[in-house]
Amino acid sequence: MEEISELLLQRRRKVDALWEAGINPYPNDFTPEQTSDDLFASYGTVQDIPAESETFTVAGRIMARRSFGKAAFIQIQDRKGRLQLYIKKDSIGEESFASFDTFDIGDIIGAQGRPFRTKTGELSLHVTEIRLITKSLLPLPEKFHGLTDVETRYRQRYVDLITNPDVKEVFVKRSRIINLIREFMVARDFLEVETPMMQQIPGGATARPFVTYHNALDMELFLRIAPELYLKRLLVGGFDRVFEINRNFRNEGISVRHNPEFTMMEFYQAYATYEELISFTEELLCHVASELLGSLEFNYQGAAISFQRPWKRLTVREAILEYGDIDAKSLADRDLAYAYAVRLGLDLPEDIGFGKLLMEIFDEVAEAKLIQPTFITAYPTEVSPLSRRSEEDPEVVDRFEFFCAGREMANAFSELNDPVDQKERFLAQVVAKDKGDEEAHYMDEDYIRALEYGMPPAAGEGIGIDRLVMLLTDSPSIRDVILFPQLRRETK
RNA sequence: GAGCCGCUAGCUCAGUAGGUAGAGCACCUGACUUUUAAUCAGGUGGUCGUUGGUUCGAUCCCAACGCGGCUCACCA
Repeated sequence: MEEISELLLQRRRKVDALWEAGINPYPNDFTPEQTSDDLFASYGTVQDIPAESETFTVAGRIMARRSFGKAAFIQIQDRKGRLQLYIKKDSIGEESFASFDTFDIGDIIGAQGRPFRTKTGELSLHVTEIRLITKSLLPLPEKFHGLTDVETRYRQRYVDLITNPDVKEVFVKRSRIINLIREFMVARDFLEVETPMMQQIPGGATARPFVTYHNALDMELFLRIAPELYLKRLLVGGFDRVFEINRNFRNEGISVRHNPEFTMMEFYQAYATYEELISFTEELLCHVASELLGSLEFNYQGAAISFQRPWKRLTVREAILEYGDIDAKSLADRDLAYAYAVRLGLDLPEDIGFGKLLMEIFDEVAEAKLIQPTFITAYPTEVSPLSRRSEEDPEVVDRFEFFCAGREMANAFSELNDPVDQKERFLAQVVAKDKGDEEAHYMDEDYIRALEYGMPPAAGEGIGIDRLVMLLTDSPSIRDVILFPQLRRETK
């Protein structure tokens, strides 16, 4: 049998009493006409409010209550903020006031009233009618400290959102950021598309996928790790500018920067190069930051970040030389570079490729130091199976990654559109996979076939939306910008 | 997956050098017709994360497990 606390029993008895009195505790026939911010917009600067001013009809959740026997102040919260109501027995009548007396913090109510200023000057509504709209059975967290327990905040995000206005603000900003990006892309004639989340061959990134199963088709499917190969098929199909803002799924560890499902924007532009995407990225992110924050200067976890252009550009090798402790000559020698990696404490296989080795060293010495916005270029071909080779140096590709606050925010490159080269690189990945590299790419014959029809030269980019939101909302954990982050099953 | 830290009332937290627990808020009863974490008086509410062990006795000591946070590993 379920144990019910005295608190919950009291609330349930109130609901029973309402039903018995012929009152529905959950009616749906009340329509608010204004929100809390409408009142402040109309009367926020008016000191002497006329007694016969307009009537406001509002609804919201009771967040605080101060009763005086025959009068009371309550604070209600709606989607725009909080508002104080003054309820006086003489104004709403004996019967209505008796009913109001049973209202609890957490209940949703509807009210009508006229604006006035209290003795202390707070703009409030003097209520003429008040009704219960939804009875709450569970007590809200304490009014002063609110809900701070991190686990409960994630598991019961609804309570977190009711209680903590800052949390609500983060998700309003998240929505705004995504809208700003979408408007920016559409204004540049990019077409928003949706490509499969369930894929027969997961591709477009190096990561372990989630596996699922389709009964009717009797077929194994993978949740996508990236939309890349499908978006590039659309370039073949003639959509020269496409973008998708959607979820990717990667079956990997969870951390303050990683959630198994996360949101990326990927976009592809025909006849563009990765160098053009560098300025495109600067323009896009500066637009978002200035529209959202009204500034290109902001703080992330105590670090002052400036989006003033131009942003720093370094090659992978330059970054290692700048932030590491090795000279250019040694870095050019595979064995000396390997010795350096060992000195750094990296535990790497002896036969590791030079390209992979460079990236290991880069990640160790440079990544965390890239606080200001920085583009890193000249990635080894070995770690970039879908990128176009540099015309000057076939060992590197025409690719950049964008870093800020010590973490990767975006990845872009000129696309490989030579089907023969692409097939060879897939085959190299298949060899790696056979050797046990679980993250290596699968062979995608249909993608090769698409390239054989001819994909226009293009550049493409992926931007991690969650990390961007973290940066622009000063949030330390990815869980702070995802409404329902993945957690283990709740135990009781 | 590993290490460290945490888990006490609905919420925020004390506490017991081992003798089955307290405060504030919330809730209930009463007073109060302009409060701002309203105030005043009284009251209800807990298998102290779970399971074992040690002990006359465990919320406290020990072990395992569960859940969470951080760091590392993997990655975006």
